Parts: sequence; C-alpha cells; structure tokens
Amino acid sequence: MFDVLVKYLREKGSLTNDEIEQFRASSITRRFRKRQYLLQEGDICHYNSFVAKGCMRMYRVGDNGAEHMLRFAIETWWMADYESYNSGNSSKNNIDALEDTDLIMIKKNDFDALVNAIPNFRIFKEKLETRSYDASQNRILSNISDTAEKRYENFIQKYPDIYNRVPLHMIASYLGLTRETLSRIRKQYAKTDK
Amino acid sequence: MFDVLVKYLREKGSLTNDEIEQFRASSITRRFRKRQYLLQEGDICHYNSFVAKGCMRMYRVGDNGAEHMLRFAIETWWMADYESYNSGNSSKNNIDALEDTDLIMIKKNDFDALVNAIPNFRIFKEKLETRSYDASQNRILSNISDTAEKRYENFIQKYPDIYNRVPLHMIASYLGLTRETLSRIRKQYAKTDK
DNA sequence: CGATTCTTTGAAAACAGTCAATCTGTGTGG
DNA sequence: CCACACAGATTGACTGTTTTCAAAGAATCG
Repeated sequence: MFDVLVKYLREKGSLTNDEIEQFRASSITRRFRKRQYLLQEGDICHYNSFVAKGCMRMYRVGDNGAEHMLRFAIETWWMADYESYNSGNSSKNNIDALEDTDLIMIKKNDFDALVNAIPNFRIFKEKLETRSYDASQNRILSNISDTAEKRYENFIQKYPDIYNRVPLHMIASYLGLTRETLSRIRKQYAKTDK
Repeated sequence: MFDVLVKYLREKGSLTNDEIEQFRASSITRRFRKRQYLLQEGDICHYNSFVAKGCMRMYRVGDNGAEHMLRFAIETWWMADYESYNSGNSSKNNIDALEDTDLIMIKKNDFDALVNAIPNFRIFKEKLETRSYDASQNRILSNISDTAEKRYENFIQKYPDIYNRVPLHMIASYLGLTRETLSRIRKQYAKTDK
C-alpha cells in the first residue's frame, strides 16, 4: 500500500529514498470499508491522509439534514478537514469512504516535521496548497457565473475519473443542485453532445 | 501611508522595528484613483498589495460581458490575483479601485525574501493563507447550500464594512445573483428583520 | 430473491433571470 | 449655480429555470 506514496513522492515531489523513509517512519496505513467514517462532525481532524486506493468524500450536513459535498478524493489525493486540522478546533464536517479505501495517515505534528526536515517536500506541499486554492477560486467563479449545465460540463471534463465512480446525487450536491435537476440536465446534455 | 502597514505588522504579525524596516525597503507605495486599474486581464500579477486606505475589487469578465466579483479588499487586506502571482502566467481577471486607494506594493521575489528572512512573518503569512482558504471553503459551502437570502444575510453580517461601501450590484454579483434579484431579496429582508 | 440505494419522470409551485422603464443621488461642465 | 449626464437602485410584467413532492424504474449488494 505504501508503494503508491513512494512512487508519488519520488515522481511528483522529487524526494530521495532516504527522505521517503522518513515518511514511512511517521505514517500509519489504514484500510477503510465503504461507508466507514474517517471523521465525524465534532471530531478534531488530527491526520492528513493520502489516498493510496479508493475514494472518499467530505460533506457538511445542513439543518434540514441534507448532505452538501465539499470535496472528493481519489488515488494520490490528500484528504483532511483542513479547517479543523489547522486550527485544532472540532470539525463541522464528515469524511467517509465511498469505496473500500486505503489511506496513509500522518499526524499534523509529524507532517509539519517532514515539511521542515525536507526542503523539497516543503516546496511540493506549497505547490499543492496553491493548486488547491486555485481550484477553490475556480469553483467559486463557476458557482457564481455558470449555468447549471455549464457547471456540470466543467465537472465531468475536469474530474472525469470522479464523475464515473461517484453517485450522481453527490455530484449534484457538489454542484449545488438537486439530484432531480442534475438528472434532467444530464438528459438534455446527452442529446446536444453526441 | 506606510504607518498603516507598520501598525499592522507590529500588532498582527508581531514583527520588530528592524523587521518592519525591511518591509519599507522592499516595497513601494502607490495611490490609485477610483476606477483605476491595478491589473488588467492579460497582465501578469507581479505584486502583492496591501491596502492602506480605500477599497479594491477583483473580477472576471464573462463571455457575455458580465462582471463576476471574485473578491473585495479594504484597509489592511492584501490584494493580488494569486493564480497569476504564483504561476507567473497572465491573469484572466481585473483588479481596480472602487475608491481612491493607497497601496503598499511588494514584488513577489521581495515578498518571498521577507518570508524567508523573517520567521515570524512566515508564520503570519501562513496564518493568512489558512484563513483565506477557510473563507473560500465557507463561500463554496454557502454557494451550494444556502438560499439567496441566506447568502445575502451571511454576507452583510460577515462583511458589514464592505457591504456599506460597495455598490449593491457588485455584491449581487459576488453572491451569484442579478442586481434585480438582490434588490428584491433585500426588500423582503428589510420587512422580516427590520 | 429482497432490501437498499440510486436514478428517472411528471406535475405543480417557488424562485431567479430578463427586459424595459423609472427614480435617485452625484458630480461635472457650461 | 444650474442642467445634464451618469452610475446605481428599484419596480413591474413576463419568461425560464430549479425545486419540491410523489411515484416508479434500475442497479447493486448481501
């Protein structure tokens, strides 16, 4: 399971074998069953988790009980509730597995130590943060400026691999739509597009 | 003009006078007239700018010519198109002044040098980034889960100082609404609330 | 197979956008 | 100092989109 992270850190982060060994020493691996929680509302998010295999989601439960999808994560993505993770406050969100999922989990203190010990990893981490921030900005722009159909189109072309393994009603929620509306949009879209 | 930044760095960032002097040496101050551009679509965003006085906005012009508000910045906020600033690619956004505005501007290289030279400033900068990321996440959540009226309500209570110095149609755009719709929501809201 | 989850459909109601007109306040130039 | 232009806000009537509610049809899993 750890070899996915090894490959990732070597290829994307340009880390040496020695540096990668430090990761192994600081992390734990853990298998989650489909539907199993990694984090529940009220918990504090202590770990940053690398998805070696599988798929997870983070969502907020609204007053009316509706689930609002904040984020998905598949292989080689990181998952945590960064608001809780960074602040140490209890989380308002839930994270659970949409498939049987293998995670490599690192405690915040250990993660920060790795950032400080490995200059290349700091650079890499900052790149990831930047990308994540940019993605948020683009999602916001799409939310305030695109039609529902365009948002859907954006999504499937930006995240095709998520689109075809996540239930449609969760994608609807991610896009700020009801499942019925997305179902209809998709029907329309299937006609115009090919 | 620079004294606003001095106060800010001393109180919020816990910097020493010596460290603050390094800021002065690396920055330029510049006055912008109302409506004057800081950045236009196609430009590269070279500077991170601290608002000493006034108000600015960043927005994207859509295909139909509509302006979509991405962000506002008032006194003691930083403004830049971070996507362009970090990547060095040309920007898709515009930044201009909504009032006569005083900026303290620092080139990316100089800013990074300050981050590296002043440990306290690195910590402070990371805190700002975290806060900014959290704000983005909360805006996304509001976009996908709240009614238009609730989004409006959130906005005025989170950013009252922006609400009462920025034209309503820009706030409508920020919230993903037309100005007419926001005008009507506000009328409703005035009744229930008072 | 039976239960659960997921997706689709239809009809009505609520909501938001569009277009056009009017009203307001501000500031500029004559 | 007034007149006029301009930016901003509001309103009405209409159209289009999205939600809601209810039901039923697929797909998946144990």
